[in-house]
Amino acid sequence: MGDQPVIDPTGPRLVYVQVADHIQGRIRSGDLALGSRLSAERDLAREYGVAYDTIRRATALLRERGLIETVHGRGTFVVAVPPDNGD
Amino acid sequence: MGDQPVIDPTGPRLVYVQVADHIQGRIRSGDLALGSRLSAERDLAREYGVAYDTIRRATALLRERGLIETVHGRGTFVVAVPPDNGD
DNA sequence: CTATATTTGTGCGTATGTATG
DNA sequence: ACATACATACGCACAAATATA
Repeated sequence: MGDQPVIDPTGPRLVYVQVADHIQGRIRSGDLALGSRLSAERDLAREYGVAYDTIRRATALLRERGLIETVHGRGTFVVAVPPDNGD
Repeated sequence: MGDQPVIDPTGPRLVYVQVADHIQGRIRSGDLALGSRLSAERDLAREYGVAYDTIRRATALLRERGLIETVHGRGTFVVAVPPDNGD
């Protein structure tokens, strides 16, 4: 992921929305399977090259979309797969 | 260590880098021998007078430098000694 | 096998400072 | 003035892995 930056800070779309959409794409594609755990939030921040604050916003968005659930002390897990026309 | 503070929060160098460099110096000097275990992360935080988060950053840096390895539930161990001109 | 203690892993909330649009 | 975004730093709570009694 690091070689092909997925996030464009200069683009019109908000960075945290870009991150959320990208994670959603990984869930839809099966890269992040149902029930699997996402990387730790601080690790996601490093992987995407964004700030921790931005990851918090992105996961909050995915939680609102019902795709993930977060358990204090355990991590964040995929609980639903969006339909192909989910965007 | 407590009487002579090693860390300067007001200095130009980042706190977690100061901590990492100081631990690296202890490894280089033999104070922390090859294979030995570091203090628990939360104890290190107390000893250095910094936050746990800062210790996590410092150890992450030393892990990247290949000097230490961490095992969940066991601790953090010295796996390499930097050369004298390592800085 | 159960229970406890130790240690790391993770998340949650907050604060400060800088920079940009 | 305001929102977004980045980076660092602090403190706390809950969970998991490991070792030992």
